[in-house]
Amino acid sequence: MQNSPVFNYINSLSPIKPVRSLPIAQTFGSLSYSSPPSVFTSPHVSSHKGSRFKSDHNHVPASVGEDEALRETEPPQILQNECTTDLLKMCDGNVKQKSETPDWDAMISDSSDILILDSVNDSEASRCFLERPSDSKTRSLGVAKSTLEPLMNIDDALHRGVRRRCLGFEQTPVASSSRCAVPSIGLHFNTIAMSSNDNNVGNEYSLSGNIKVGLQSSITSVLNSQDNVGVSETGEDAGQGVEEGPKSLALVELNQSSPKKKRQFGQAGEGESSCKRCNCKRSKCLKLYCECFAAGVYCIGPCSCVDCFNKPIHEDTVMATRKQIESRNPLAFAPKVIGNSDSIMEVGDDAKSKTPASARHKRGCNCKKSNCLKKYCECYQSGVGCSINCRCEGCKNAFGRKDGSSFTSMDKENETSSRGRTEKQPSTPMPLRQPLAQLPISSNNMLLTHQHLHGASGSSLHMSQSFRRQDMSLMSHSKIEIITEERRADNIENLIESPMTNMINALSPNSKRLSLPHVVGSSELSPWRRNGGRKLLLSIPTFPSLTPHH
DNA sequence: GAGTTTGAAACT
DNA sequence: CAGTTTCAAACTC
Repeated sequence: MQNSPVFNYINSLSPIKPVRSLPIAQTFGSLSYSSPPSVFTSPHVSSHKGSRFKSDHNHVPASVGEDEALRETEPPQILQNECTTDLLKMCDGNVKQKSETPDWDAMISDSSDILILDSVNDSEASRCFLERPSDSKTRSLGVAKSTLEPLMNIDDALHRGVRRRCLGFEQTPVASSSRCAVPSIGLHFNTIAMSSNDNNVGNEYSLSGNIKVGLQSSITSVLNSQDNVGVSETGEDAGQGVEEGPKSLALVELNQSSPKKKRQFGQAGEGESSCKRCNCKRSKCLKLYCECFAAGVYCIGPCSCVDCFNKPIHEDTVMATRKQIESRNPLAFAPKVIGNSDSIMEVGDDAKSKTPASARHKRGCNCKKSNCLKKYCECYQSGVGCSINCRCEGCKNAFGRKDGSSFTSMDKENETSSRGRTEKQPSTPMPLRQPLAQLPISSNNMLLTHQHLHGASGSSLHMSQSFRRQDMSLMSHSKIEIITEERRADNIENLIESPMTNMINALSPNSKRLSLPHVVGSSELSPWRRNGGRKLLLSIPTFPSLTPHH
């Protein structure tokens, strides 16, 4: 099967390509978003790079290297008759493009990483899964089908389509996750915030919150893509060539590329601050100073930056810069906040009720004067408490103090209104949370990560993975249930993520990691997050397919 | 809107 | 690794 022409085509169609080709794509993710991934590199990821894509890395005779890679990963199922037709149509053009792309491999790997990272945001994964229009386009019908399927058979669906989609688009947002959206929390948040139309990250990730939504949208998009040109039309505005094909791609691109979208994105961002527009004057938006760049998204209309290079037009430059930065600090583009996705989401809403229990800033802050009570503080900005990783002075972080003192004014303040005193504080006292997050996440985490990355990067499992696995294992057993009981999950997660656990996992390579080779794939879904149930659902299935080898 | 403050990022 | 500089966001007025 794998050898079949169809298969090749399909592979060649990978979402990334389209994105890439499209100038418009806003998120780096699509482009490269390697960073986050790398950071969290799940074993999975590494494995990808290491084993799978590595070979291809530099040039990818796209079809060849990639195809193979894909084949490995992708289940034959993916090939769907439906898809084929469209694919074939598209193939000609796409394939060629693909081959052209220089960093294709990198991108792929990156994207994969992203996915992994995504773990950070399960939602993302889910989004990818659900939304990724481009992909859909590629496989149009097939995709549609897959999209729909998830509803019924998530696992299946995931295996099939998800992977690619994610690869192509996600970034991350991560990556950046973080920033764009809400400063705080990350992708999820972004998603939410931008859900509607933001471009940058927004569209792509927008699925976020509800699976339902996501599915619908995805479905819708698919449908539209097929049926309605109208929708996509916009996408096309770009006037790209891809266009023709199915519109689904267009959709994706649309969002990203079309100026319109951008604007929308901007709008959303503005109001909410969800996605930010930067105001860089001297960094050319090619440094982490730039929020957009840091978040893995291209600068768009709303940005007030000067001499901005963070645009699709300068994709190469952006990528190169990213690589450079990553080489310096593999975690540079990783989500700044690790831990509970939920928390993120919730922050916006009633965050309080659902506190990000374990969420913590990756590196911790270093505040001297703000007492961690202002947005200068990344922890505070992210809506998470300070942890032992922080070197802040006079910490009074409302979300949780470094010293572990429980909680926070913020909670109090906010809570007062919303929750009422109940759960949060008592239920999830900061002290507990902190430790959880701390160990694995930050400094330690980093160290581990690096080791893995650099050292055994290839296949070694990372902490993140460990987490995922854990989560996965739990989840895998009862996805639905989990979904249903998000919060419960929270508790569970706490347990799971408990420092002890994490440490163990992280430290003892042997233990679990080993067992889950494939899990890895699945695990990718949601590494650390305990997300809300739904996300988990989606996500879980979503990434499994990624697993390259096994 | 201009100026100041702040702390992360980058540089040495 | 520590100290310094640069940068842009956050904040203040």
